[in-house]
Amino acid sequence: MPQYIKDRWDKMTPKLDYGIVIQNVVASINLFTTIDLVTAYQTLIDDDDLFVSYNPETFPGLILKIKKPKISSLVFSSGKLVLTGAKSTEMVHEGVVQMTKILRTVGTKIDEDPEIIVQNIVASGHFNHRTINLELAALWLEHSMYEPEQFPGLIYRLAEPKTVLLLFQSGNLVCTGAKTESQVRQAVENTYNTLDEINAFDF
Amino acid sequence: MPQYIKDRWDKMTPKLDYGIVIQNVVASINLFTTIDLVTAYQTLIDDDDLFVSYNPETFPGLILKIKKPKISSLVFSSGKLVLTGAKSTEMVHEGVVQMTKILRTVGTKIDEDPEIIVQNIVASGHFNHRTINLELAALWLEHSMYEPEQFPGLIYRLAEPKTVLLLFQSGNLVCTGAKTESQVRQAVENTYNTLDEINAFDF
DNA sequence: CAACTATTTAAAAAGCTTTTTATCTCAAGT
DNA sequence: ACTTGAGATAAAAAGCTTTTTAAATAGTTG
Repeated sequence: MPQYIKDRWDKMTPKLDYGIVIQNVVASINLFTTIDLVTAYQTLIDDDDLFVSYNPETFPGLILKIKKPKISSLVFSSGKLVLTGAKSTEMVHEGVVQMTKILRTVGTKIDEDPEIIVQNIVASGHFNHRTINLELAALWLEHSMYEPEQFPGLIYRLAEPKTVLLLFQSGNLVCTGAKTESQVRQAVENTYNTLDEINAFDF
Repeated sequence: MPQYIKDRWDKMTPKLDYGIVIQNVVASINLFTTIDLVTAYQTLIDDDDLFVSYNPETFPGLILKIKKPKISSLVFSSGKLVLTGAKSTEMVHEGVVQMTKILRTVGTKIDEDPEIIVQNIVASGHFNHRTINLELAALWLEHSMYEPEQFPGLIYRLAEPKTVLLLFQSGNLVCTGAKTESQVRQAVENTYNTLDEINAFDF
């Protein structure tokens, strides 16, 4: 499509302006090995650069937090981990490298390349700072829940992409459940268009 | 009936294959005496081979557990007991012998032969590992209850023999309420035939 | 006269435990 | 007044608990 047609199209259907900031990326990792959590705990507990917690009677995973990059992880004896707190997929990979180094120091044998799967992306954002009439939105949005006395945000379950958005009167939002940044953008755009269609914006 | 006719019969009506393992036999016992539970508790509490518990304000029976055979019993001041955890009727009898010995050491006079009545047999089993369509089974089985969100098994109340079976999608089952091993077999066979008739098996 | 107290046992699904993160409202405690 | 925490959302990991069924026993409570 030639550029002049694209420009004309954009003029006819101006893009809805919005903002998105990825706040948390959760990933599951498989190191294809087994880990002695008791030894790991005893060895790492004295390291001031780390936070380590292990209470198998309440939770089977060992909690390990590192500072660079600032990431938390749940380490399981099966060799699988869960990383949380990353601000990007790239940061998840850096985190895996660091966690792997630490686990090797406690005697864990890691030969294969770790399998990394992003399981959830949480993002905050806004619809160009336009405030929302949540009562009206709750009335017209399918699969929405709005109980302000329980929680101030409207809970909106989007089918495609399969995500959940928390919409606030201020026009701010939280999107969770996405597996890629693209899905986050699509979720916010779809929701923005729908809110516009049902005239849920105050202006 | 001559063997050749038996063989021919078996060929015409091949036995449905299934498995049964008795997991728990519950029996009530009457020692025809009275038992001082406070004395029994104080005397037996120091024996490391036994587990003893007695809280009359919450339950009137004294709880006594032995290791050989591994059986638990509820002992009442009336001289009656309830044995649970046995894997066979024979094991119940061994349990009564051991329990009797222990109760004599705490001053209980036992002259008559104990009356032993098997009250319930619990068994696990399978229908030759054939998986079941529980939705279909629930539709056609009389006296059946199936609420997967509450419990994954279908509850089937058999009239003859009067038992209750828990049927699972995997083809595994639990039979309870029977008073003899024969009743367990009959219950499983009857249920197997019925499930076959209503085509509840996936293959 | 039920229903609860307590004991045992299998099945399997679902729910809880923990971690992270933004958002906003209301409550309690400093 | 001011801060903190809980309320709701998603996702993974793995271990535990709850759910259901039957039966006897014998106290208490509704």
